[in-house]
Amino acid sequence: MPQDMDIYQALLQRLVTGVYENNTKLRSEYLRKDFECSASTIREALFRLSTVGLVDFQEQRGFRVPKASVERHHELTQMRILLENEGACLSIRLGGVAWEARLSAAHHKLSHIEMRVRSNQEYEPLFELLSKAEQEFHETLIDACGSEILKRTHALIYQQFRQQLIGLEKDFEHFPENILQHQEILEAALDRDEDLVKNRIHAHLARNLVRPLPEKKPHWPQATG
Amino acid sequence: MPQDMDIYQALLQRLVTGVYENNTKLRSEYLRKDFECSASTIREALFRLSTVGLVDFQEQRGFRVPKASVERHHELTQMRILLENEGACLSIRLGGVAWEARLSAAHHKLSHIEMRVRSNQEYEPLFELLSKAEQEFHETLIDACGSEILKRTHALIYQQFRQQLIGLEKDFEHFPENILQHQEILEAALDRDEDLVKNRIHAHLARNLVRPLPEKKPHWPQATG
DNA sequence: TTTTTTAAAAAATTTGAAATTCCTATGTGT
DNA sequence: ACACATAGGAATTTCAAATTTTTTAAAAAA
Repeated sequence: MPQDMDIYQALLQRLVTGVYENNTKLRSEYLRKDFECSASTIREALFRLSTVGLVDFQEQRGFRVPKASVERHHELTQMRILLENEGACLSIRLGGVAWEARLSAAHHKLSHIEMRVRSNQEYEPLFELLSKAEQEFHETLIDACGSEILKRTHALIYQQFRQQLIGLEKDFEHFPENILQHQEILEAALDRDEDLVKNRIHAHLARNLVRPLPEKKPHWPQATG
Repeated sequence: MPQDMDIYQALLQRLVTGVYENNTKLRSEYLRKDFECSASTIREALFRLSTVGLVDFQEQRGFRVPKASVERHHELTQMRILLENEGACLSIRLGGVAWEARLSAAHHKLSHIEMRVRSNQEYEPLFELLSKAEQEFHETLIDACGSEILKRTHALIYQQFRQQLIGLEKDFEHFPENILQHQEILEAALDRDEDLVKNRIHAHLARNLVRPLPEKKPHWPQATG
């Protein structure tokens, strides 16, 4: 049986949930014992993960967990804003009622879990569930954009973003803020107000930016000669 | 010696220059003879290429040249516009004189080759050179954007775009147009006019769009109740 | 004729060990 | 003490054979 996909999935899970320390070297020799297979199989799984940006590979010096840094986190956030803004606006233009329904449903699921987390103190056991629901909401937001490549690119960036987040901190405190912001994004999208959606996506992600994005400056024509 | 990188580069070259037919199956067994190495080595190189989107991989059914389609080409173009617009505007805001100089230089090199191609009839022998120069110009345009991830993502998309182009047609006829458009993009960038740069990047790439990008519609507040 | 089963061939994947390369600790000479 | 060389060990990469899966083709059943 091709347990390769299992190994791939298992490793992915570990990487995204922070099982391995930031910047850890991932040696096939060690991992082969955990998964009871040959080093080459691990090697291949790691190669695939480097495809998705979840593992760094360097010729002749193996695989590593990508090092988390505020700088990298900043760039991933900037990229998320760009892609989600574009994807959401295109979805508003192209997506019909079906998309609105999917988005509504995704938010409803997310909201339900958020409420459970807020009422109980049980953050940890629900963490995986919450993560998955939030990801689904953001992916549904851009789902009707009409571009597989845009969606695929976003999925890549999102996954790396999530990995980084765990490498840095777990972002508990802004949790109540998030609930409101998801709500607001949904409303703006259903209202088909593109500018408002953009502003709210930006506001939602802005706390991850270490330095403000440079503002657009107006253009004055230069006097010539 | 680790000839893996050589094989990777050689395969990449073949893929980007259209040596392999569109949608060809890439069998390690055949390729191993060309490169005189084992199937696993080829397999690994193909895996890396799938990382960059130059090869499609499917579990248990091997590797293929991605099938070219106008639809895919459209999406890649849309993505290029998004990334180059953003990258160019950020470069205008963040890049200093040094960036302007680099952009100027890149355009000068490109322009020089374009002139040679225009005067002589020798398109074919200069084709590689021209391709490389054009890529360098577009990459320099976003070079000062301050985001490695944006640049890396653009490089990926650009490479796939180029591969597609060969799978479809060679785009001879619009060549004179291109010369002017490169010139105009340079001028707008040096003039630091962000909106104009965006318009001209869009105009430059628009012919690759099979259907027009949906226009932004203004938002009217809904009457409630 | 059309569909289903089954068997053989082809292709993809996994494996463990050999070959190669990199890293580090130790030794040499200045 | 410092720079440089080198041997030994650890890690990575390559390989051909073994295993598993998919594809193809032919035969049987409907």
